Amino acid sequence: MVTIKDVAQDAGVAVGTVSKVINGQYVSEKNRMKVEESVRKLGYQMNFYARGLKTRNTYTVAAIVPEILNPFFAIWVYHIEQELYKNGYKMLLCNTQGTVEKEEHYFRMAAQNKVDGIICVTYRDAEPYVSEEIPLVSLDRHFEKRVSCISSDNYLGGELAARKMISTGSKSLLYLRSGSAVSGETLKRGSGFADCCKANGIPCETVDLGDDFQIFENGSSSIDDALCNFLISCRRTGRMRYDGIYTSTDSLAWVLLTQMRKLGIQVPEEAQIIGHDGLRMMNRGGYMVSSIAQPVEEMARKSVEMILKKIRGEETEILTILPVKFVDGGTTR
Amino acid sequence: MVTIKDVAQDAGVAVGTVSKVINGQYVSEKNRMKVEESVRKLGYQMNFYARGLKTRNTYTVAAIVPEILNPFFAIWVYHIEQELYKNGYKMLLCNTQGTVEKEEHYFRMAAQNKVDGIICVTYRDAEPYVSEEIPLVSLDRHFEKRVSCISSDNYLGGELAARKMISTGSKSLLYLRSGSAVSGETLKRGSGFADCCKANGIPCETVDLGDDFQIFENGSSSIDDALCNFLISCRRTGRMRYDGIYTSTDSLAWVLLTQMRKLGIQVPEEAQIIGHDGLRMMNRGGYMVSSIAQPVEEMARKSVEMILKKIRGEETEILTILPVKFVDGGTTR
DNA sequence: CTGAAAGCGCTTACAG
DNA sequence: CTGAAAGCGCTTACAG
Repeated sequence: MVTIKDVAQDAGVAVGTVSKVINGQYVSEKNRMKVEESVRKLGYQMNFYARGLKTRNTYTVAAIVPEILNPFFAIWVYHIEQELYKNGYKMLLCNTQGTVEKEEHYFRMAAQNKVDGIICVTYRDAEPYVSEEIPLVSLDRHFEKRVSCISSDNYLGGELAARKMISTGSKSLLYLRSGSAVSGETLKRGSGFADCCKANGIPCETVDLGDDFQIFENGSSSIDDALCNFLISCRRTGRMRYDGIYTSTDSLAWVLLTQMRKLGIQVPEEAQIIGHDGLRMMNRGGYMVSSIAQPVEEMARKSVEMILKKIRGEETEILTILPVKFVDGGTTR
Repeated sequence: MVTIKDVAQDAGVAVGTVSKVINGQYVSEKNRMKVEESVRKLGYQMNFYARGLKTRNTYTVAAIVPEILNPFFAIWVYHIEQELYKNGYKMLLCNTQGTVEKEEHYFRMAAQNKVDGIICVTYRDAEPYVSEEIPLVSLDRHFEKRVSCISSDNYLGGELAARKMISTGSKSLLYLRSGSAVSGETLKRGSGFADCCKANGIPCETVDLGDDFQIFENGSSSIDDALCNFLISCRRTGRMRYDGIYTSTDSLAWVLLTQMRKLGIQVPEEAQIIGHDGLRMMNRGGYMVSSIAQPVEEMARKSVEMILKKIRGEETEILTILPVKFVDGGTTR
């Protein structure tokens, strides 16, 4: 392996001079040329770990998500990686599976400068091990400390969903949610929805299915059954009690749609469904369900921009909210 | 930051002794206890970059996939990460998007010991920059050099697909493929299918749609149109020319199914579809299409087992083939 | 502007 | 078994 020392010797300069050339600091034109020539000739490439030992910079950012199998997070991670790569950074991927253990592990790594920063999606209470010193950007989740949060306009999303269903004739609405209650920003989806219903004099209820990590575990989950039983109880009077359902995520909307079809409930005739996220199968073609789409790519770009600023020690906004829009996926009228 | 030096001082031993304890080498019981106590007390954690500088070990493996948005690769990466984590390794994720540039970049990193090994899925000709010295495990793709390849029984998969369609009455079969022609192992899917058809005296054609990277790009792609036109031409005589179609991947099967539904072709009545991979929406519930399922988790486990062996310098098998099975996703009779 | 030297936090022969 | 010391490949004050 060729080191800075070999280059220095070949170019007839000191190692410090080589280092300066590599890092773009000022050296005389003559020496710069000599060094660059030697670098090329010897095929020198920096050893990042040696540099990291001195500078405490690893050019690596950890992306922590609950679950890469969830298409929303997959797309999110995809864009994060692309953006980081453009900026010369690598991405360490971590699936927490909703457990604290792995999350803590990565936060510790960051604290020890094993990674330069963290971009995370955490739906649990990570407050205890988040420190002000670690560059950290969070998706959808506020912290008490000065952690930047990237989110989309969840309140407006809920409103858009309600407006759409009301304008297409729904008279009895439901907000169906699942997932952790510490979801921060995403809780506003329900508020926007409920507020809009109230403003329009349309009855609206909320049902919470609880934590949904098991959804992505091994095939069947209790949520399917819970949902099925719930739907049956909704039809006890002969017809669906709700003719418009807004779900907290597209994943949930998809499970709902599957169960409704199984029970023979016509969508969107008997009941409309609007999800949230704007997922498309394989990220192409039409939307899986009618939905409130988040600008994932833009959110990822912003997240990376933020984390790089933080790594450089610059000031950053605490909260960035990007716009959402309604998209038709065939489950609305 | 607490270093090995602080621990040594606290425990009243030399740094070398601390190093030995940390690395599980033999030291006297008394000293071991003292060191372990100090480590706990001071909350010492190893600096991997300092160690890496000496040992050239980073405890990081790069996972290179063409496209994380493709659910098959997402699940693959998911299991790879889980397995690596269990073994104390981190995973660097790289999306190549089918371009050589990023792939080369990561291979160079490996060559310089920036990562300990690489687990890759490459559908292009990576031969030039693959070297024997880099621990490398490949999915589905043979190399001339001694690179371990993990695959599933693709030939049998093709056979199973043909057998299923023939046994349920299909009389005119088609193998529809897309993707790179250097896909190595996966080419056998077509052979197994064709051979089985021939053995049963059933006519079978093959249509190649070419590279499919653009499928996952931004929504619509030329493959949709190509497929649509193709299907229209297949029905020119009034009825479908093929009553059974086996596709090289589930992704392709899904696009096919979507187009067939759009054209009003009844599946599975008018034509059956069998894909390959065994994908389930969000990795749960039923299969997206009837398919030849690969044991992804097992394949990932095996890949990680292999790469760790290679990193330790042990000998490994060149080719590992895991079993496949037919799964019903409603697109077969 | 440039060179020589110290030091980042480890591991590893080498004596003792 | 243990300690002292060299060295991994860099960066960075510090002299000159």
